[in-house]
Amino acid sequence: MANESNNFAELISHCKEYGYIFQSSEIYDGLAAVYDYGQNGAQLKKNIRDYWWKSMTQMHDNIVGIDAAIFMHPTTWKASGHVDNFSDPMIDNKDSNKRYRVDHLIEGYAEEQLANGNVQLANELLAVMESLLAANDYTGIKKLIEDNKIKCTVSKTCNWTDVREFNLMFNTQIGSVAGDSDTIYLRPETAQGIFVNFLNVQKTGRMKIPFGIAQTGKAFRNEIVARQFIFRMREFEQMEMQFFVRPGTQMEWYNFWKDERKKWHESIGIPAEKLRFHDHVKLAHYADAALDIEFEFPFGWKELEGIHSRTDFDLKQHQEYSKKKIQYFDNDLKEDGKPYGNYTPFVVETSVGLDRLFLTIISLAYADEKWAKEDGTEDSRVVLKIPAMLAPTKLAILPLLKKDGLPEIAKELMDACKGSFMCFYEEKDAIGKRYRRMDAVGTPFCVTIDHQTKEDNTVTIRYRDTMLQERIAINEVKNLVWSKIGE
RNA sequence: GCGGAAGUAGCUCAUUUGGUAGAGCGAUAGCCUUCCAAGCUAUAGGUGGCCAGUUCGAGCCUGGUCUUCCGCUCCA
Repeated sequence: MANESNNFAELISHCKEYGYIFQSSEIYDGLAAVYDYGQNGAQLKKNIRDYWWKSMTQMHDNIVGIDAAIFMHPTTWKASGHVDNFSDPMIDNKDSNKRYRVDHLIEGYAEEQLANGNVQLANELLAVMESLLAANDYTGIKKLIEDNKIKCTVSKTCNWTDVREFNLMFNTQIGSVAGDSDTIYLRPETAQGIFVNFLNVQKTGRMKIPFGIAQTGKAFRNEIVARQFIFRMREFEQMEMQFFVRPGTQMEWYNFWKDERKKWHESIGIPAEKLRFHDHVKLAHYADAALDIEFEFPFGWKELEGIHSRTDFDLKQHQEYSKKKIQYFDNDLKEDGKPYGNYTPFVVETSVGLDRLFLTIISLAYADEKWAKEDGTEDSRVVLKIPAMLAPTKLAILPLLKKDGLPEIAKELMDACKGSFMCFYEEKDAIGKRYRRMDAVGTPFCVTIDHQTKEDNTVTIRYRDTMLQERIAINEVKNLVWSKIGE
């Protein structure tokens, strides 16, 4: 099979044509950076999620799963730092169109003044800025920038837009009375739902450190620019696990999960050469180490999963804001024979984007294949080589003709299999055409019932990836498919 | 958010200086078919992304708007 091409635009239209991904609210011209999963996409996404969930919870006896609500108490986001760090006043230079966070712009100018020896001016400037920011006085901030003739580094001009706030968290109202206290956010990350439940899970599950809490669910970010299909969406799904460890051992676990997660990605068929680690140089406010597992997407190397050593920042913050003691008593003995005692656990986080993983799998699976037939003419197909384990539909059951009793036999097989895995029945069109359709939606196995089936109870099973077929007993079909999708 | 390009049937496109839209494929129904798409017949599908303006008349000209793609920017 030569001449495989991988055009991203073709992949996107293929996703739509075969019921994987649709633009949200398409009949109303769509909603930017929001997508719906179609009949096949929803199943593929569920299969990926289920496999992750099983590998995390069922396969690790010290990891349990929860499902926290999207709405959380507003103080959660003060404690986590999202209210302060996730909503920044910004200003644009009209000449260069470059956008700045106003605090960065003014701080940069103040540093220049410091370097020039204007210590007093710099300090005053910062003091005024902070009081204006605290008061949300954006008009005053703009005046401050203009009065000091702070220039854009690109255009060297002072031609600024108004200061605007870009809050990356969506908010809404809870309850029927409007007011500040009723503002509630859609969670910008799922992690906090785990942290606030740390004690609940640890105590009710009698969990002993080290242990993990896993969760999958939607998160929401009001991205200024959201692009590249489902790579960066405003509403997206995370699959993450927070692993609680004894202070001082976090780097050991960080390295453990780094390797463990890379192996997991390889276990779903992502080639090792398409994966790499990218260490963060500039760390977030909560982290003492962080890296991305990157995948080589059709548009370049991009983050697929983040591994973060979050220290005890989150639990400590929630302890402070909630005024509830969040600690763990460790009965294991130190070298001196005494228990480790009370402490705030450190956290190592693994957080993977389900939608990104979906995009990874489908972009790897997509192939436009061409080859020469025996008579010299060219033949071709578009195929989604989704791993059988994850494919939305596992088996297509196809009577060769829709007469002579073949559909009846096919439907019997359908009834025998559909309780075990997703099956698809089709009697329309020539058999070759049906095979092509199954290739295009990524169904790994097709079984065809023909006249010989009536003689000896055998059927043809045809494999998507190789297009090879073999004859097997009809009563072996279910077990054969079952054995192939559990790998 | 800025700049550039694009939007006509489910898909790919045509309609060449403005005169009330066509094809191929696909879909559906029926027929025919002994295993790798493109046999036969019939049918359905479009207020030309949306809104306004110019004009006797707009898919075509103008403005706005929405969406998508590319480049910047952004992404604690």
